[in-house]
Amino acid sequence: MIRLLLIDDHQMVRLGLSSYFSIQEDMTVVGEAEDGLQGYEIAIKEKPDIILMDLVMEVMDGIESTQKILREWPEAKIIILTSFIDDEKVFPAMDAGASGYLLKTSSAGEIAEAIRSTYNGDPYFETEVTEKLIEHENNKGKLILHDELTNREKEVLQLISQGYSNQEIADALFITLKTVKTHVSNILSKLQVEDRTQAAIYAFRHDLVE
Amino acid sequence: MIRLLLIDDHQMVRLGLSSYFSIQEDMTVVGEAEDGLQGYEIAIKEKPDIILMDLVMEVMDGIESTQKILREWPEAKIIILTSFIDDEKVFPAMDAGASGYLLKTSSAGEIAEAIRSTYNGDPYFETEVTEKLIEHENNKGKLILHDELTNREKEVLQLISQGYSNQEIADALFITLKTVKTHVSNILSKLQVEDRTQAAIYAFRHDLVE
DNA sequence: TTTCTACTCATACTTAAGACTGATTTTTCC
DNA sequence: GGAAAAATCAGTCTTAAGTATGAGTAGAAA
Repeated sequence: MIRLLLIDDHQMVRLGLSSYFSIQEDMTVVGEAEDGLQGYEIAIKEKPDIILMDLVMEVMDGIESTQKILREWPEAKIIILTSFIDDEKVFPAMDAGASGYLLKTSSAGEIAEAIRSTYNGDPYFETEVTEKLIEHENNKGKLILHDELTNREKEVLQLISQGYSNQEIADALFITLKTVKTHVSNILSKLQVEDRTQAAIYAFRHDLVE
Repeated sequence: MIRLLLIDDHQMVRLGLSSYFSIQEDMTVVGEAEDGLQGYEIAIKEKPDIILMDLVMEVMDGIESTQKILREWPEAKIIILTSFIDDEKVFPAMDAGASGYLLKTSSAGEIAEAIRSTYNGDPYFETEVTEKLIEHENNKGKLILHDELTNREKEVLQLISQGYSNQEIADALFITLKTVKTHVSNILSKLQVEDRTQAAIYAFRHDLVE
């Protein structure tokens, strides 16, 4: 019997899952939680075989909860069950040590299969997630332009992206205009752009602002 | 007996809802669909009392489906049941003619209440949605700076936001550098910013790019 | 018909931006 | 302790950016 813990802030999803598992002969739900903190507490107490974890939750999100559970109980098998696939979710979840990643658009059968597979020590990932991970791995070697920026240059880029002029930057950082110009030139060169506007656009497109 | 149609691409949510409604004596589920198009077809055929509609779906999303259903059957009562509240979802849904707006974090009881309320001709909206609608109404009068831009100026702003220099804009639009400068000056003045970088930032912050 | 707006182009002027070169000081790292 | 990187400042030079002002044309609206 596979003992399951459901952590999801949508009552309807928990209800759907538990009513589905209730007709599966080899599975039973031993706990439900509506946020990551509650989920963590039940996980430590109940030691379920598999934890189904949502990511977006109040109080404590799924990533943090996953980390917290695994820190205390490293053998835990946690399957992320969430709505969307985006880089900001998938990679942190993987880094946190999740054993699986499923989309909520998955059918009941797929979810059951993922649970059985993970229970038998076989991690289960959505095809799209696998592709993302491979792509991410391929990008590991590639250099990201703005990683080359020094701390000071990053500060200056921030101010450029907020519409500051060179003189305003100089005043804000208590340095001379000349120094700001040097920084700006270096930034443009490192980001391979031609002017401060393109630098600001780069910052926005790469989510470096604020 | 309130006859319900569930339209949601998450099987688990449909399962949760239908298993909850199965224990409600005054409700029954007469149909389920996993995308907006399917939902539309069933809606027209079954004419349910209340339609619970998700927004994010493949094939046809909830907004489009809502419009399509109401165009053909204006008396339909459609309650949006979705994960997030954001302006790009709430207002189009309201414009489409939804009779209610609920969050998936709502409890089963709240959902049932919303259904009964809507069934009795009383639209039901999540508190946060109501607040958004009021705020939106209050902003109706306020002028939005970039609404003042002419079509040509909007084109120029687009190119500025893509990092084009004035000369490049001139070449792209087959006009002289002088004319571009005129446009740029007018844009800066209308957006109340000081230079093209701030204009590009304005465009990014107001989601005008691409 | 006339008025108004959008779009176009031009001249002249001012200045901030950016490139290039070179230099000093501090910090970091081996 | 010494090499390397980061941060600072300066001088010079070129040009793109932006302002101000004026003006012509076409089309829409009144």
